Formats: sequence, C-alpha cells, structure tokens
Amino acid sequence: MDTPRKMATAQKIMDAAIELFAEFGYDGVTTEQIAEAAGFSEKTLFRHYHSKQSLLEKAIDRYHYAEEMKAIFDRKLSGNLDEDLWMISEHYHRIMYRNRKMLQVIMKVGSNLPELHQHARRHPEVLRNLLARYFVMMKEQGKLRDVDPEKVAVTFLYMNFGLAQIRMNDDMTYTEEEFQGLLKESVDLFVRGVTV
Amino acid sequence: MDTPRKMATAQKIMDAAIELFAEFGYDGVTTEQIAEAAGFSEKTLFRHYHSKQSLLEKAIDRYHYAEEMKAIFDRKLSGNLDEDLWMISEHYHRIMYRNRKMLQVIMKVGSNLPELHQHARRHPEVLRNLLARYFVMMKEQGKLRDVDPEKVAVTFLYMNFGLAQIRMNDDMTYTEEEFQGLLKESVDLFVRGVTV
DNA sequence: ATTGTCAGTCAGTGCTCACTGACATTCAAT
DNA sequence: ATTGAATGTCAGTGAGCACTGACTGACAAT
Repeated sequence: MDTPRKMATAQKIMDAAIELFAEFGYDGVTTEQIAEAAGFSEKTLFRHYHSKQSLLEKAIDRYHYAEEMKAIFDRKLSGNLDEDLWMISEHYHRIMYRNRKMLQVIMKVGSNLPELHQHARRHPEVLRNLLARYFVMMKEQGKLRDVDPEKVAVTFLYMNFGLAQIRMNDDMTYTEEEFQGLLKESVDLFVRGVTV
Repeated sequence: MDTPRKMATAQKIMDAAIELFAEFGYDGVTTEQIAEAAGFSEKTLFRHYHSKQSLLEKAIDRYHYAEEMKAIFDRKLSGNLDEDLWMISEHYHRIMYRNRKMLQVIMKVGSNLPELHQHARRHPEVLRNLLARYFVMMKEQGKLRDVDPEKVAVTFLYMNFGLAQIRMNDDMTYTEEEFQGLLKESVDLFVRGVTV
C-alpha cells in the first residue's frame, strides 16, 4: 500500500534529486548525495526507486507544459493580438519558471538517454504549432501585415525561450518586477512589429 | 619541441573530445572513448593532456566571441538601424554556430567547474552592453520611438540567443537558407517594433 | 503485547574509470 | 641504416560508484 508517509519520503528524495541533477547533471551526482540531501539513507533511496535512472524517469513525469499551453489556446483567446500574446507569454514563463529545475536537468542530460530528449523536444513543437495556427487566423482577419505566420510563430517562440533563460539559474540579476517589465516591452515590440 | 605531428594528434584528440562532450556531457564520456574516436590509444591522450579536466580546459580557450563582437561594433556600424542589426545578427549567429559544440559542452557542464561558468557568462554580458550603448546612441539620434534602450538590448540579445538554439543540435529541421529567411524576418520585425 | 511498515547501519560486491609504468613498435628525417 | 620522437600494448592500481543483503530499531495500529 502507498501510505502517506511512504509517499512523503519518496517525494523528498525526488525533490532533492531534481535539485542536484539540475545543478551538477545526472552523472555529476551520486545516490549517496541525493539521499543525504533528502535526509535519508542511501538504502532508503533504493527502496523507493529501484535504480538511479528510474528516479530520473519518474521525475520527468512531472514535466508538463504542452498540455497546459494547449488548454490556454483552447479557452482563453480573445482575438486581440496584444492581449493574447501578452497572456500567452505570461503563461509560458510561469510554466517555464515552475519547471526550470527539470529543464536544466533535461538540458544537461546527454544523448545517453535518448527517449528523454525526444520527450522534451515535443513540447516546444506543440507550442509552435499552436502559435502558427493562431497567427494564420489573425492574418486572415487582417490583423497582421504581410508576414509569414510560421516565421512569426518561431520568432515569438524563441524570443520567449531566450528570455526564459534569464530566470533559469537562480542568480537574481532581475527581480520579478523587472522581468515583467522586460516582458511587457518585448511583447509590445513584437506586436508593433507584426501589425501594420 | 612542438613538432607538427605532435600538434596534429593533440588537435585530433581535442576535436574528438569536444564532439563527445557536446553530445554526452563531460561526465558522460570516458577517456578511452575520446581516444578511440580520435584514432589513438588512451595512453596517447594522457601523453598530450595530463588529465581529462585539463583537456576540457584547453578546449575552452577555443571559445571566443566577446572579442569578436567587440571588434564588429568598433568598426562596422553604419548608423542605419536595419543594416546594423542585420549585420550584428549575422555575425552573432556565425560565431554561435562555429562555437556550437563548445556551447553545448558549457551548457551541460554542471557547477562542478565553476570557473567555466563565470567564463561563459561574461560573453553575453559584453554583448548586452555593446547593444545597450548602441541603442542609446540611436535613440539620441531620434531613430527609435520612446523605448527603454536597456530592455530593447536584452530583447534583441535573447531573441537571437533563442533563435541560435535552433541550430545547436544537428537535426536539420531548418536548412541554412530557411534559417537565414527566419533571421531576416525576425530582424525586420524587431526593427519595425522599435521605430516609430 | 504483537505485528507490520518504514528507515538506519554496516559491510560488501562488482564494475567502471582516470591514470600509470615498462617495454615494444612505427615513422620520419638524416 | 641509424636515431629519436611519437605511438602502441598490456597489465595494473586505486578510487568511486550503483546497488545489495542481513540485520536492527522506531513507531503506529490493532
């Protein structure tokens, strides 16, 4: 049976693992270090996860984002370019920030674990398609100047991806407010760039 | 004496090392694999680099970009926003593409090697300052609308950084031409976004 | 008081890996 | 043909690491 106590320790161990994997990489961390950081013995780690790799794999299941973005596109779009893009950006960065540790892990894991890469690469792909569809729609409604919606989608996606990097590491070069200001300016710039 | 033969093997070994580090990460590659990929015995690797880490460190000396970007700003700017930004982007992406393997290495190395991170983080910082100064100048000359030059610089930098990611891995989702087209559209969009 | 669950201890196994030393071999230049 | 530098071979060392097994202790529910 999965008692709450059991789950709590499993959780703590995973938290510690993600934290350490993000900083030092999968190969850069020992199971002993993970266990110690979680406050348990190494033995306990192996009782909950039968291998180091399975621990990583379970952690990856935490990493969502495609699904969440899809939901946003399905429900919340107004048709106002400025509003929509701002909203999309906000959600995107919230998701990226929440998952930043796992993202660092994924970026650091090499091709040793190929399934992981496939898995991770799917997500931005989904978002790109959602954005492209959206821009096609907007163009049909005459809300864009003569641009290639695909390219515009990619530009918007990677602009945001780039900006998200700023908050990946924990150095506080930007406060939350400063970052929001930066985002605001970026999205505004982008909207001006694609409208007439 | 450093004979040409000696240098050639040292070079081959380093090339192989960078290639493998980029794909599997520093900890994910053995010295034996590196030597084999380079076509030499492991022993020879250690005769040229007295440790695995020193091999990585020597490799990092290859990684330039701040200096190159500085040179571009010093000489080649015309004052025409569109031209300048397009030129800067082009150079940036050429440098990033040339150094892509090392960039992958750097991104994958964990905090085990902190000097490396410091070293790497300096480069975008320099470029950001160069861009900020440039946008301040342009604004003084009345070539920008009422924007914050710092934020504009950061947006431009990270937009390009994001786009550079597209070509980091060797999956050929974009051809060289398609990528240039994408860049063109991005820079164009950006220029429209910051001018009146 | 008993029993089941979860965690700790400790000693250990088997493997991998960075790195070495002694000696043999290849190769290029004279 | 000789020499010296560069590379190969092979066997090994010592450390680190994922992972295990046998056993003990803490605690909560019945």
